[in-house]
Amino acid sequence: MTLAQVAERAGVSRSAVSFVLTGRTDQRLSVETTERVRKAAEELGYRPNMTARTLRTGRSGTVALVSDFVSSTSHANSMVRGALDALRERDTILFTVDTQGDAGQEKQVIDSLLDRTIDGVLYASMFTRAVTPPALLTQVPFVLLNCVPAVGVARAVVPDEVAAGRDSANELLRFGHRDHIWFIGTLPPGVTGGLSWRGWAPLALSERLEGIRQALADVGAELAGTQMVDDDWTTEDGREAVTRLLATGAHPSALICANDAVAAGAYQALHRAELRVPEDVSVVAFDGSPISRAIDPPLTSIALPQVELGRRAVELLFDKEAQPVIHRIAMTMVRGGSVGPAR
Amino acid sequence: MTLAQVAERAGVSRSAVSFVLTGRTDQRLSVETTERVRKAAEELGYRPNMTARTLRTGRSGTVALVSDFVSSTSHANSMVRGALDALRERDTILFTVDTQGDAGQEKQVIDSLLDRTIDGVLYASMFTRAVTPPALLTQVPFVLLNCVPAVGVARAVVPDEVAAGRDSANELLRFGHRDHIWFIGTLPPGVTGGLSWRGWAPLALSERLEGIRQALADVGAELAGTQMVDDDWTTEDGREAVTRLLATGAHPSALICANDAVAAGAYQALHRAELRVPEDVSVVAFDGSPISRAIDPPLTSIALPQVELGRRAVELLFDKEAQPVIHRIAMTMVRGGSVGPAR
DNA sequence: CTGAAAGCGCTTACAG
DNA sequence: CTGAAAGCGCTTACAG
Repeated sequence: MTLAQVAERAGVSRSAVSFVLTGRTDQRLSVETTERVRKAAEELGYRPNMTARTLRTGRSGTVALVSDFVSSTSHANSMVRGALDALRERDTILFTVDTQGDAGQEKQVIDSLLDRTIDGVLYASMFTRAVTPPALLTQVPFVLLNCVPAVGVARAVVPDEVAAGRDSANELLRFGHRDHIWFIGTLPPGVTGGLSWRGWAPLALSERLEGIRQALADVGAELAGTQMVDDDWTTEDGREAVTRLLATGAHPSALICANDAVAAGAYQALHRAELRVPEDVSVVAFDGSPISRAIDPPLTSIALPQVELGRRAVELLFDKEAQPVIHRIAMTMVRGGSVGPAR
Repeated sequence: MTLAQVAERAGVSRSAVSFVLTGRTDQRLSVETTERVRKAAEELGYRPNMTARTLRTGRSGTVALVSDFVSSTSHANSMVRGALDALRERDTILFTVDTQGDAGQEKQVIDSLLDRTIDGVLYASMFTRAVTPPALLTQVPFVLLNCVPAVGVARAVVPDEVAAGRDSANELLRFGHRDHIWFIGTLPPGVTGGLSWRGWAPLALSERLEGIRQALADVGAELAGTQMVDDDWTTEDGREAVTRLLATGAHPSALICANDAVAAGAYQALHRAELRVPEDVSVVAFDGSPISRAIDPPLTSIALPQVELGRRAVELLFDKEAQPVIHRIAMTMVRGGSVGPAR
């Protein structure tokens, strides 16, 4: 079913059909002709061949999401959901590729995408960090999703981690906690990103800590201390870190955990020490993952705005006026039962 | 950078370049010519335009994953990971679209994909169920991923849920449980799929139950009973179901939960009734999601083979000889500390 | 062994 | 207002 067949059926030239179907009005086709073309196209169930159109116009109605692990790991991939929603409104479809953080794979994948005439790229990271986008990317419009440029400027969308840090501390302050608040989940000196992603310094960590310190400083307080984890912010990490903390004789009134999995581990360590949440120790964390709903009591967690990140990134990609600046999306606190009054 | 430029630089015809670059040997080009073309292509950094090639050959090196929620929800999307791995080996890239289970969106999306000359489709479901693939799909090779055809036959890959059911029961039998094993997570009569997906009868439920019953029957036993949930196999569902069960005066020695989230809720209900896992009650579940690691003790859970499902689906898609049959992939038990000896 | 030519299905200046 | 023609970048029978 080609445009030529539609033209034949309508008794007009191929040009005329093309003009009608692409909505060009500068040719002032007669209403009657326009109608005849429309009718013929519909009767034949004609759909334009996008490959041919792309070859001719250089536009494909196709965007790619290039990420480290986003589409293959849990949770983070709600970004894909937001992106797909926004793309559907623009009649555009999405290539998805994960590079596992491997530069060689990344180059190969981007080459392969460029060969296919894509209209733009969302360059995404599983967690918030600074990245150096590959040089190839400059051949096409792109937006950084959940990451910021390590050097220079670029259009980027990230969660507002500093504000989230402030919110976490303010929630505890509101319940009367103040001088015995610990942060669980800093990284060992020289390690910036856990076992699986050494060197990928998560902005989430530094910015959340900064926000926490800001909020505490506002009331003349400071963190009682921070507790390191060895690994990747897992449940085991959280359990070990809090076990170690309690072994030092510390008496935390509240814990701010780097993420939900660490908080789940904190629950376990507290439980083993016969400390109750929230009666003895309050806990807040970040992520808003399914884990926050699966532990008892449900965790007060500041949720990553995954869907909104994906959506905004697409909007920026299509916005011709968009400046190369970093957009920060608010994180929302989802309250559970893990925060109670300070003793 | 086009093929014509390579031809000019090498001093040969465009045909010759095409033959060399596509690896056609039936033309018996001289070694010297072949070499000259290779060198010219490399020096110019030539990469073929896939759009032009697709227009000419009708093949695009592109596959689409069409699903309800797979790429936008947690956990299930590890299927994407498996698919991407297998596709990379075949130099093929992946379109991802989620239809939210809406037939209108699905039709629109498949039309849009067909317009782009895709080589095949993976038609996927978030959870294992029977589907009626849209008629449009027959225009292109396809494989059902995590679902089976409601009528007729098709190439399909699903987890071996019956075997998983048997494994769950056998694990409990091994620890001496027998006559007080309950299943948590059946659906109310007439409801087949929870609030969000009414009517999407999950095969997971019926097949896991069947496996459980088989294994128990093998030793002359049967389930003590089943407990319904109202909703979508959430933590709240599990908590309520087990609370209700205990209120009846039942004394389960072990629970088999429909999934990890339900098990997390079961833990909570048991804990509130001052019953310990596994000393008082053993628990096993299905999924192998991050939740199974976040609860205490870690849950013995039979993991969905997500990555393997995705990988196998791609292999079937590219296998010209593949018959329209259902392939079942083994689920693997990941042992936690939630199963102990029967009292 | 090589090269000129047709054609995949479109869009778009350009001439009428 | 309309139509013939060129061309996007390839592949591939076909003639030499």
